Amino acid sequence: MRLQPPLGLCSATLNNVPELPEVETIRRQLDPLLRDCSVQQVWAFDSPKFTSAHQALGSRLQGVRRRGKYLLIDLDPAPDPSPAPALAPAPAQHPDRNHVVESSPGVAARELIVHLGMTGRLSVSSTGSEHPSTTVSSLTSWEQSTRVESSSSQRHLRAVWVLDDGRSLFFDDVRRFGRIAVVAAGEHQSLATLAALGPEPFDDDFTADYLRQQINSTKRSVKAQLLSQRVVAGLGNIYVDEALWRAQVHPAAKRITKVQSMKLRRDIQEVIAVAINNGGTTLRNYRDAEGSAGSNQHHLQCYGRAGQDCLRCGTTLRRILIDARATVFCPRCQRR
DNA sequence: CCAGCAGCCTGAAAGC
DNA sequence: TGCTTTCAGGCTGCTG
Repeated sequence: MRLQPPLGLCSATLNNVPELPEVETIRRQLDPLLRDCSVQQVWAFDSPKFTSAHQALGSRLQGVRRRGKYLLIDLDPAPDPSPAPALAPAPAQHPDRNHVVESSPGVAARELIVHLGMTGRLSVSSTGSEHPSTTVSSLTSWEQSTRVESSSSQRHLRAVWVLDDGRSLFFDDVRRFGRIAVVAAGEHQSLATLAALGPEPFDDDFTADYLRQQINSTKRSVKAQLLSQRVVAGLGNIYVDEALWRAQVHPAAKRITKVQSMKLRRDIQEVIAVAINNGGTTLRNYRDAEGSAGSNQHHLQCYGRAGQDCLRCGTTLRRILIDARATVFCPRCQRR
């Protein structure tokens, strides 16, 4: 039997947010499920954060990509001969852009962008499911809000895309921190964080020299920098704490050495790779596209372990606030 | 331009 | 037991 820490020390209220490994897990599951499906009907929760979902109506879903914590679903015009009602003509603006979209005249390639926020979940109903969403007619009642509000499983539904084969893609999000947008392909200005996103952890240009230059070029802490998404894409509170613990860098440090930058880059990559292999981290909310929990929570060495012993030196891990974020670190291993 | 911070939002847990 | 307060967190937009 495993001994539990005193109640006051364990993080009983931890909510984990989908970060890069969780979003990548969902992407891998959704990609083969959605490819080449057309959107026949859309329902969206009445909020500016979600109503853009309607703009995917009539489009065909191509591959599901990921940038940082954002899911990008490529949209092509549906092959159906009748013109899709939601498709806008090619925008006349953006004459400065180099990449002219080579598509059928008058129709620009677009992307359906989904950010899961803190509690967002995407799932696909199986064919022939008795879920009310799988029939187009039932959407009418959803729009009247009666069924959406009636059951707990549908209470936090924010968008539904009904596909041409009878299945549906669902987005539910308890706390409404998620976001849906449809934009012209590659045009991300309306999503500031996405537009300014740094390199992916496994990109060639995410080098130790680049990392050190970025961290050392501002007055902000290394933790705040890594959370900003501008230095490297996809890290959130869990994996920043894990990577800094492994690299033995104090989260409040404002400068790192060359040796630290080499280790930190490598540890960011390892923490992310291990988490992806484990299907992400589930502390409370996170579920993948199949409704399953990840298993990486069993591999966390620092995050959520405040008050417990450091697995490296035995010192009691401390919890502090940095950038208004709960931060766990080892005061002995991670000296400033 | 940059850094810091309030606000968004809800449910669970702690506190009274 | 039941009510109130606190907390978690990614991102946006405002302020100094």
